[in-house]
Amino acid sequence: MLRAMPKSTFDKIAPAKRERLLREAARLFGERGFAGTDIAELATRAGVSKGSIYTYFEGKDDLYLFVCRDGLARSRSAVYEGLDPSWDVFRQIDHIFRAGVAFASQWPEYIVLYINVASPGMARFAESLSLEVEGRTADHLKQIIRQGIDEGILRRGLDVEVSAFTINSIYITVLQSLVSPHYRIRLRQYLELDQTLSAETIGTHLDRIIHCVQDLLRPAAG
Amino acid sequence: MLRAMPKSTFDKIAPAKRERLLREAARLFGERGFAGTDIAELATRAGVSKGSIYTYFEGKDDLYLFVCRDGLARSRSAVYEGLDPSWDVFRQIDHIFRAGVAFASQWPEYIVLYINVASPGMARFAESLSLEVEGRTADHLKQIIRQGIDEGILRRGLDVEVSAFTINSIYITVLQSLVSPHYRIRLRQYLELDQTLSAETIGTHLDRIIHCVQDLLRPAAG
Amino acid sequence: MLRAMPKSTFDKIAPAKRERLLREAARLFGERGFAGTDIAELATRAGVSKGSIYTYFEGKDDLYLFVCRDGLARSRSAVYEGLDPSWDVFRQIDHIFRAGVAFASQWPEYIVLYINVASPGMARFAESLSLEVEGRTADHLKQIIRQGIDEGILRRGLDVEVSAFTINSIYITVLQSLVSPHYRIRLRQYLELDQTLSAETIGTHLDRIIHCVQDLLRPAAG
Amino acid sequence: MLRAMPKSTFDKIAPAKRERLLREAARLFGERGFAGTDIAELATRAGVSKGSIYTYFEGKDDLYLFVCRDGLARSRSAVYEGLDPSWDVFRQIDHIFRAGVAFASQWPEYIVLYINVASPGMARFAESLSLEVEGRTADHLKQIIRQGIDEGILRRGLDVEVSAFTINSIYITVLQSLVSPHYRIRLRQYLELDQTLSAETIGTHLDRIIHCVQDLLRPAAG
DNA sequence: TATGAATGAGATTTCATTCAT
DNA sequence: TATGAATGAAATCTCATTCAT
Repeated sequence: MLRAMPKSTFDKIAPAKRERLLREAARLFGERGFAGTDIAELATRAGVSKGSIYTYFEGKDDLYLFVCRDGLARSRSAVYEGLDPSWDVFRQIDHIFRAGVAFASQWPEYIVLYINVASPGMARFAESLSLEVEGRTADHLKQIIRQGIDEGILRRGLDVEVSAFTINSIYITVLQSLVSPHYRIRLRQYLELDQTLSAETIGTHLDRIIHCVQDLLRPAAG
Repeated sequence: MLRAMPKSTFDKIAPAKRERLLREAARLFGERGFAGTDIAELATRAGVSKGSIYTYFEGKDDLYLFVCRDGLARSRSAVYEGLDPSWDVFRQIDHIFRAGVAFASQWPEYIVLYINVASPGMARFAESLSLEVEGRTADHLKQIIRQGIDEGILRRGLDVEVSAFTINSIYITVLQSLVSPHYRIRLRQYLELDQTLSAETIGTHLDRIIHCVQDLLRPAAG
Repeated sequence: MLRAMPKSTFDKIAPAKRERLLREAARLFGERGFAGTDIAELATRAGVSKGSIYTYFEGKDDLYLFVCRDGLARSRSAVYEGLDPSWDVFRQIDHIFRAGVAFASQWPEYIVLYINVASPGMARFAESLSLEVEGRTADHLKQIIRQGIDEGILRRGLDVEVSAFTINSIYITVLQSLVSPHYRIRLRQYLELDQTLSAETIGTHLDRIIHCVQDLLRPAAG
Repeated sequence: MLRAMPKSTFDKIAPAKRERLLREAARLFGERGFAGTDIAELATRAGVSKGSIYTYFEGKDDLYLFVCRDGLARSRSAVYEGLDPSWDVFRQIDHIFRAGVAFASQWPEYIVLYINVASPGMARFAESLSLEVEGRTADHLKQIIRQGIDEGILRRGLDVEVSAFTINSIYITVLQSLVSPHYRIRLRQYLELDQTLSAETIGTHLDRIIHCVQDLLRPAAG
């Protein structure tokens, strides 16, 4: 049964120990996937015993679900906490992409978990996780687009829902490009980049991508 | 070792047997993921013996790689074979999205394999597969966009590479929405749909999405 | 090491706590067997901490042995305390069977412990427990049979030891029929009973069984 | 799920290998009980790999159930195959006890399994096994008793069902005395025997027990 | 004395792969 | 070439017991 909540024991342990376990779990689940992750190895890496993990969580499923939830909450706050609701659409979108990329660069494991959830064999986690993940982002995007239209800074007649979907699709794909070998190769091929993808390169190309997304919404084409 | 090619014996077996094995393999790898797929079950479903699979392929890795390659080739031809290069950008994009959705509806397992490849733990397959998958699509998209600009039917000053990347991101995300529980939930939340996602509903919404993609490129906003 | 006696601390705790622990232990060991009983679950059910159990007893073995001893003592006093040594054999046997059945109905867990002890894997407890359990009963049965023969109310030439053994075998089997699924099914098949085994049904059939046992000893067949 | 039947694979292996596995399984389950038996150790002792056991049986439950069934069938045929239905009750009972004791001496592990089944924690096996085990014996005993009454060689007015139950209780208890440490101690105490229980001793005492059982049924007390 | 978090040996079961037939 | 029984490494999870608080 998916409890999605650790046992009470987990709340009580030292924060550093807690954090280390969560980080290592996210890293391993990210690197190897759910099925490929070995609880024994996680225990070793996190500096706890196998048994302890089972005092914190009901089982592997429960742990995985918690780590995903935790990671998604971290990514959400990384993006939304620095966001000022009084900004206009363009600035908010700019912020979302930049904060997202910054988060993905610093904590790639959590973005990888997002890909994981969409993976086959993860169907049993999908319902539980997806609703809470996507709901807020979808609502926020649609809201700022509507506001932009009302303010006259966005194209009249814009399809709000589809535009939000589109922007988020690009957002997701960009973040995945930073953490998944497959998406990285894909990005390189589209943008005709050489092997390495340095921080500066990313910055430059991110400007282009954000610009393109904003053009999507602008009333008159540049 | 990734041979990426079946042993010669696989070429010699009856085409129906070959096809059945590939279909069932794609289905199982799709449903359960690479790690979750059991060769014994595949053998049973495909009506061959476990031993035979090992006479056709070097091992599970080799089989998986072949099935992915095969699936990606199928998806490519499903989309590009009916495409007339003399069509303008808009019609070509319209065709790509519709043919892609049609293919995903009929052979969802192959789209799922695409998600699989981007998954963590699949890194060792990524390099080998990604280059050939994405290369052609990227080149074709960039080419038609450039042509559209030259013909004056697309916005002047369009960022060709980024636009191609963007369109493909939307394309991928739409197809994933048809086959992955997570992406399906996400689509429902963005488009504010109820539970079911019937063929007709998809048709309607696909129109909106294609429209949005085309607007992205159009010189003057609708 | 089998100490067979709890640590001194166990004597000092509140009688209600003591009793509750013993009852729950008997119940669990009965339901699940020695190997199947989880000390953590016992602790929870008995309202004490796991640690406490280890301050009362040396370990699981020690606890088990004590619980068995305690249960066997309870069953012995339930049967023998109400027994008047001045009664004749027939009345004493009648009393033993009825008191035994009454005890088994009220405290089935203790009878189950008896079956447990005879079980394989319990060999290391057998010697220690069996001697004290069976010794007294055997001696008492043999004594009343001898007395009955002397008084001329039992068959002359009766094989005293074997008769005692026989009677006790029937006694044990009857009690087991009340508490073990297997023996219950067996009883139903011999007595041609339907599913349920109500208190009244048992009463009726108990009369028949006691009668049969007494006939075994009687000088002239009915 | 309790299949109670081995996978088809098990039927096909070499009889000697089959027999060795069944013998060792009965022995181990007997010595240690169900929970105490380690599949890995069984595999080693039986000279097969752990994996093979799982190709023969669904799991430990399935194996246990099969071994019990097999053992019960062996014990039944050991007793009933040499029995001539034209014999009178006394001779048939004599045969049953002697054949039972002979079987228990040669194949103690199978009698131990019988005790096992009655053990707590084995409830899930009880229904499935008990019916088939006890049904036949019960019917046969009742039938020969009825016949004896009709022939006038048994007491008129005998309680057929209870007598059959009684005789079987004694039978079971005698066999258990040969294989279970607890029942062995009990037997020694009732019959006032010293430590060892040699074949001859058993023979002598078996005579006494059979005699006692027969007296139970006889029309006039000896 | 009481607690319950921590431990890790050990149990069951799975499954990719081999190989004799 | 085809088969499927055999293998054993490896993975998840349990649980008696310890020990710091």
